[in-house]
Amino acid sequence: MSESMQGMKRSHSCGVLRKEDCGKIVTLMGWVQRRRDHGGLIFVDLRDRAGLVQVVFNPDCGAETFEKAGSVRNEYVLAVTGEVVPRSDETVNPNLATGEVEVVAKELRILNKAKTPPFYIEDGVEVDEMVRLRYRYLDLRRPEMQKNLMLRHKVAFAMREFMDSHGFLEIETPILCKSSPEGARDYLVPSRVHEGEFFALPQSPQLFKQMLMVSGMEKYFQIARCFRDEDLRADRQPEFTQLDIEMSFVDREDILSLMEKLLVHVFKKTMDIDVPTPFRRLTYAEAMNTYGSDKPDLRFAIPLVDIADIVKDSGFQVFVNVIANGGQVKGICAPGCLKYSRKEIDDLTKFAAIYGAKGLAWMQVTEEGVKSSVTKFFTEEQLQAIVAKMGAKAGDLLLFVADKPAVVADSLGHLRCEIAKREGLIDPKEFNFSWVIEFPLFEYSEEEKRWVAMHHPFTSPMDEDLEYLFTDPGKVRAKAYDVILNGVELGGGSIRIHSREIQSQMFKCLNFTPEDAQDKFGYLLNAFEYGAPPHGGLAFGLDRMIMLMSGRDSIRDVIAFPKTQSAACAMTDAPSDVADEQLKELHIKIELPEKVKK
RNA sequence: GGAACUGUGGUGUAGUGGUCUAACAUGUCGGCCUGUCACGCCGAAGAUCGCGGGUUCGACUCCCGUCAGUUCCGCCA
Repeated sequence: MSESMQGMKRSHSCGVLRKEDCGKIVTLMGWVQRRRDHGGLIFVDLRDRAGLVQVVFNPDCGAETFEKAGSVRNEYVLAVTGEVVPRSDETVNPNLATGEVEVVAKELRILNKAKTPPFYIEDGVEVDEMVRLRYRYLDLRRPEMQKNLMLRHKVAFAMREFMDSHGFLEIETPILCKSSPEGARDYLVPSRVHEGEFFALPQSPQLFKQMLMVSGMEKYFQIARCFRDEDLRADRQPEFTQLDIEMSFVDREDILSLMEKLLVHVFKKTMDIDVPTPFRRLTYAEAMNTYGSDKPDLRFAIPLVDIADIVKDSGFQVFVNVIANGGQVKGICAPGCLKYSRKEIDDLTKFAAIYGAKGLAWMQVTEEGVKSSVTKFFTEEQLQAIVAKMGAKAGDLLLFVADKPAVVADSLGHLRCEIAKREGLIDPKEFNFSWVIEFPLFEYSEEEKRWVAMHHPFTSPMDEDLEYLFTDPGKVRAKAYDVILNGVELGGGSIRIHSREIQSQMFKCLNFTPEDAQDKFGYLLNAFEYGAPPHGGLAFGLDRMIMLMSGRDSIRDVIAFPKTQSAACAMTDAPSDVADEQLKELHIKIELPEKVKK
């Protein structure tokens, strides 16, 4: 039987009690972490959000209370009144923040009983994630999860504080939106009132925030939920949160410097970490050439080195042919990796194959010279030139990929991270920020046989590249920028197009007919005719930021109720069937392909 | 759409063709215990080995399929 808390008032949190509190009569409310029953003496560790404290029951509390204390089990919810007393030297628990005191219980109420939980509530549990997600309310009782959500709150709060103090207004934008082509798949919401029509959940508040600039709000921000119906990853959920920002009358420099200040403020305020500024900047071309990635991890070196000029005349036909066909030959120097066994190199080859590399050539740099299965194809001079150009020394392992530029970048870009991980070259405490700027405006979609916007179709081209918009779209750079933290894309944004003419040209480049453009984005084009100010902005992925700050590998650990990889909720079992009446009202008929019929 | 890994008492694991009538730890339940803090000691209960099919004299074990989870590729303006 559970008891009422009527007449009892919580006076302290369990985790806050210290030596100074000794002598106080306190009333605590929390969960039983563990009970240690010594027969004539019962210890109960009581837990709440603030931490643990040991409560002692001895027979002085009365037979009834003592018996009740013996009946409690893990995760029972208790209210305890008692006196805070110091522990004797030999019974101090140095592992507990409250370890110098304990509470001698006088009164106990069992506010609620609890079934034995499927897993013990403590940090570092190795429990199947499905079990954790099904019982998320228990998983979230664990101190590390509570800490993650507290950090998340603090970060969001610090962001609001900063944005407010810099004159930004937090404005909500609709969740029920117009479905837009381009970009990710939309989550659709049927409209009952508009028969046969659908809303879409926003992939981001992009167009609304631009509208707010036309509205003269000048500085906008929102901690906004975004939805994308795409496949999941450790750092991708179908719904995620971003700090969304837009400002008028600014250029790229204004935005980058303000955003650096924002990040400095957030890291100082929430983690007392001093983030150095200005952040290192790389152009997209530099990032791709040197690190093989548009989100390079700069916590370690290992650059990609082009050796085409050295090997193009060698006897190694694989390299020669790739170069002749417009491909690249690049390598990385894995420091101190001469020790790698044949199997380890095979593993790296398989790793590179994930990203399309058809092979991985390797050379071991020893005191006696270069050793590998391919050295016979090169002259001694060529080998020495390679070693010199790559800055290799005895003990290093050189790894090469020859392929199309995209494959070379992708495979070596990931390989350098893999080597750094294996060799422990990464300081886990480091927060390394950088900007990648001057992204291409377009990329060519082989699938659609047309140019598509790399960022989004509202991104402004760089003024000096405008002339190539129709003659050579691949050459046009955008006023777009990404902020990278430890090799993770933390956020991105751009200066937007604010002229109707250029926006129309942009749609034309993207193969929209004027009618298409008017149908899909007419409201934007119309708005641009009424005095749209120059504007730009950026969005930070809040989930990823908290993930990196808390040192987790998945954003699921910093989201209270995340989805599984199949985009379902293990706790509520959403998504689920709906009643026929609901479908009928919406005029929706379900026709499943044969293989998924239940 | 594709690849890899995983699935065995509540939880985490062991078991790789034959005393497996499924082991160990932890948890759970009962008993004892006044200084523990991963309390200790004694005892007990608890698993159709994810599901379906196949191979075999015999399958937790091998094969095929399927479901679920995780990681990755594609995808994610």
